[in-house]
Amino acid sequence: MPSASPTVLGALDPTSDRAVFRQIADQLREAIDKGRFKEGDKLPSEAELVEHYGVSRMTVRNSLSVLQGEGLVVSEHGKGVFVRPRPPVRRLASDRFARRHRQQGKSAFTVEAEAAGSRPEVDSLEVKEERPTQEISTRLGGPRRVLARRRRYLLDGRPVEFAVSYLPLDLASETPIAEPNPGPGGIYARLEENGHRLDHFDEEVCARMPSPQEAKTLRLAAGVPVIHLIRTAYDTEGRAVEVCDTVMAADAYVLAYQLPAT
Amino acid sequence: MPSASPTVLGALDPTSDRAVFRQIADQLREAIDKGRFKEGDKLPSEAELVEHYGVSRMTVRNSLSVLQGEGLVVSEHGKGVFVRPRPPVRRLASDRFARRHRQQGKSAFTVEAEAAGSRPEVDSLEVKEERPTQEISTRLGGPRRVLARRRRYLLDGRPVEFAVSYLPLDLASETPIAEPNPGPGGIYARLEENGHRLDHFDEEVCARMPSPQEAKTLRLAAGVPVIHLIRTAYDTEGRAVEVCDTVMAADAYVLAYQLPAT
DNA sequence: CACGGAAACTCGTATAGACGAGTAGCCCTC
DNA sequence: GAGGGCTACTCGTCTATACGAGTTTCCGTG
Repeated sequence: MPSASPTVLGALDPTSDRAVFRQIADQLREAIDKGRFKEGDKLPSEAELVEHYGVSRMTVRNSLSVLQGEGLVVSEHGKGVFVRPRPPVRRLASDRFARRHRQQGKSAFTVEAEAAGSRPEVDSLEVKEERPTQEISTRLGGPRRVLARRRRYLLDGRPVEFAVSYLPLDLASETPIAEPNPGPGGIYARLEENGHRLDHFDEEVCARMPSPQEAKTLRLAAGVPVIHLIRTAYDTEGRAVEVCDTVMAADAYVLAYQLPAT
Repeated sequence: MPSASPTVLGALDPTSDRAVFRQIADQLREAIDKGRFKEGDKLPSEAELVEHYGVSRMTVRNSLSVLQGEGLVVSEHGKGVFVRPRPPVRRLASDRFARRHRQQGKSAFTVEAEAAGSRPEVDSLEVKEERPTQEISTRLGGPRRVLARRRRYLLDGRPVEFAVSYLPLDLASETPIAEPNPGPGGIYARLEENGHRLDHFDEEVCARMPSPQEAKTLRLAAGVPVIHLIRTAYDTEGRAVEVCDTVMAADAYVLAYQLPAT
């Protein structure tokens, strides 16, 4: 038997100039906000909403697409429409690249994820020489070719981040940096071993909606933006030694920074 | 006479299993990406696309709503659908709260905007005592009442940011901080004058889609996320003296930070 | 020439119907 | 009891139509 009439929902106001599909979206949104539908709960089916409000199915679908665009719900073909579960958030601390955090065998991502009780994975690892975009080249001081290290990070099977590191060839070629696994401490440890002591990192953060390609790679639900982070690493001589271009599922991250007051 | 047939667009592949509305969205997206439609350009009207592809209007609208959700286009009632103009971006530097940047009369926002050739405004200014949310209270060390300073920032008439500062009453009451205009250098200058020398700021950054209220306040187009930034200011004794909760139009900002390598 | 208004064009909202495809549960068969 | 298939339910895609409302254009009137 189908579930009972959605009693948590009210009636439409025919005198309002607010469009019917917006009124329906408002009521569903309010019910979600007030916890009458909780994370992962199934919303009334389209057919039930059609019945309850006495409107056509396209109107109901329009309402639901509003909520999808807001990132409140996700729909699953053949199953229903569900309140979007909020995954555990990964917090990136401002000291995450401090030397003391460089691990002996595992990557920082792996260690941190396991400490948080998640199952970390890295896939799509690809290391190759290529011609950089104008922007990457400029940030690195103008090289015409660079080493690019691409990889995707997953937590508990869910992709959360896709990153590409670019390094000048003279720092990376014929070193472990050009290998898929650069060894303990990662590429920053290798750079320092080779005489490029790191001084600081610049990060630029912006947020936007994903391209279809990014949405696919990160398996993003509708209404989930990405955080685009571009980090440049500088050595003590002021040379840019690495640029890392990262696209993160925005619902999986909080970035933390510390700013000086001086 | 209506504009000519949209020759920049191709034909549908009836053998593809990709939905028709996705194929149309793909072609429009590609045309935009390749610059055949530039920022602010008007796309072919729905009627023209119906004509060109030989599909129903709802299918065309479905395609356009995909592109809206990606933030690529905006539609204007009675005018058409346009490639979304990318506004000038405001870059927030990591030293933006350094003492040397505190201005003598105007606010940091005003000075910086004028330097960039924009016309800055601040409105919706509201200062009042209130009971903080659990989260704000915790960050401030547990006060039961706080002073809240709300304001909205605009550049060239466009709202870009809405911010609320919360301060413990014992630091703010009966000082210029409780006035709409706290005077030169802003509330940080006043706090330091009153013996609370600032030591550092913690910032937490996340991104998400706006609530309908936020979309309205910031006049956000569909497909534009917000950056949610929570900053806590600490004095040299380690006390949290202010929490600033800021929601920014993501397409108007790039945040820049500097991280130590040590 | 200036103004007003009609016409044509734009997107917004809503209806009714049809078929397809993914999922889950039930029942019947073996 | 296990397996397979049917059925009911879910959302996905698409058509055709109608009217409303905001914008632009242009023309005719004064």
